[in-house]
Amino acid sequence: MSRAVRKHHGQAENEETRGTILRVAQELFMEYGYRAISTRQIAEACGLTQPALYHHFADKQQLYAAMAREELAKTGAALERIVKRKESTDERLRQVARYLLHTTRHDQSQMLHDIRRELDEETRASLTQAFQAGIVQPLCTLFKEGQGEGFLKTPAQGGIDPMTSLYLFLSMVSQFVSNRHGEHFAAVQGHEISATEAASMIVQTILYGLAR
Amino acid sequence: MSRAVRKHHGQAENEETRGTILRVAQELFMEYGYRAISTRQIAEACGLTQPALYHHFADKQQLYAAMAREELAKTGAALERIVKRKESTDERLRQVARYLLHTTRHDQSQMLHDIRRELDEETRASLTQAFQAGIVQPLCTLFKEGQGEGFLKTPAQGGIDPMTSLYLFLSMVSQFVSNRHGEHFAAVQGHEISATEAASMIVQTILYGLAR
DNA sequence: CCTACCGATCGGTAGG
DNA sequence: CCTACCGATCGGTAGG
Repeated sequence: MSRAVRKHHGQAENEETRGTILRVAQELFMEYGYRAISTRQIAEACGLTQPALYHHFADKQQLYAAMAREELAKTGAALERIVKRKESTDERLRQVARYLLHTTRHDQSQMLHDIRRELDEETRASLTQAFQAGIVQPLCTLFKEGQGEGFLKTPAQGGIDPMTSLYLFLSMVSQFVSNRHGEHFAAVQGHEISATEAASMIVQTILYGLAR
Repeated sequence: MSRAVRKHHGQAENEETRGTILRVAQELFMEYGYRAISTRQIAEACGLTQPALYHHFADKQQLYAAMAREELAKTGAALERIVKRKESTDERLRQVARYLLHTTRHDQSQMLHDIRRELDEETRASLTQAFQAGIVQPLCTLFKEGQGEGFLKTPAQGGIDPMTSLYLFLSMVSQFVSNRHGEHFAAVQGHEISATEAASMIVQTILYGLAR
């Protein structure tokens, strides 16, 4: 019985350490990128030695992949929740933008860069699929619905296809994220705005444009 | 005389080698980023040994900085030429987008990432200024003119300030660049479009939006 | 989960 | 412009 308790306790600690590593890896990898962060930096921030990481993950790439999958799943769940709501397309777009702006302390485009350029074929394929499922699919649904309702222009009406629309939308969001200072975003020089205001600017611009 | 000729010859060769290094560094750094490219890779692609680079540039960072300055000056000259033309704002915007799409084989955002995260304070400040002068200033003029003419909405009219406008515009261009395959750009799945078509899509979207 | 250590590669220097 | 080499750091392994 004492053995069983101790064993159970050991497993819980194991799980906890694994969770700590993932959390720390997420903060560092997302902020600085795959290549810029060493396994020793991650270990130190966890209060571990570097070889201890290899008890929990096969190698650096697998650690990155596990972190990215968790992150994408979390974002994906949130986006699906928003997209399912019974509100207007532009309101849901604003909510998506606001969510991405103040939860992802990282840049979406940094993760895409790492997936495309730093990982081997197999891991890349797996994470590309997770990105499609978590981010692209919910947003694609939203833009398709908008076109179906007649709120957004279809390509035949001089608009653009849902897939390209969503990537342009994401790139605008990333632009604000990479110019963020703390909790606020740079707008005009010297003037800072909140995530909610930034989300409104992005959605206003992509929906109605800059022209009069 | 023979000495003078030889000396002159030697200097010319020196300049040529320096030019080769800059050209090779531009292709590699712009495609893969500062950190991903080693000084040995650059030297090898030039047909040199790695220590030979240090005859032409003080260190890796200075090599990157020289390359980036040249690149920004070239882009800046082109953008200024376009902005000065006596054509409509939207036509000039299209020309700017087309120029950026098919001359820069790299991502503008990759250079910004390197400037912000891989270089020390002094180099970063210098290149940030070069970026402002070469890219931001000409585009800011264009957007300001558009607002002055009444073609673009001013912030008071529900539009956004020229500086934010230009960054959003650049992020849309970068989005297409990072999804480029060879000479063409991904649009709808399986359908590829030219730089000219991509430029039109970007400008159409940022000016008039996706809504009907 | 640790100590100790590996081979590879990095940016950069010495000396000619 | 080369050969030879430096110290630092990388991802990862051995062995307990």
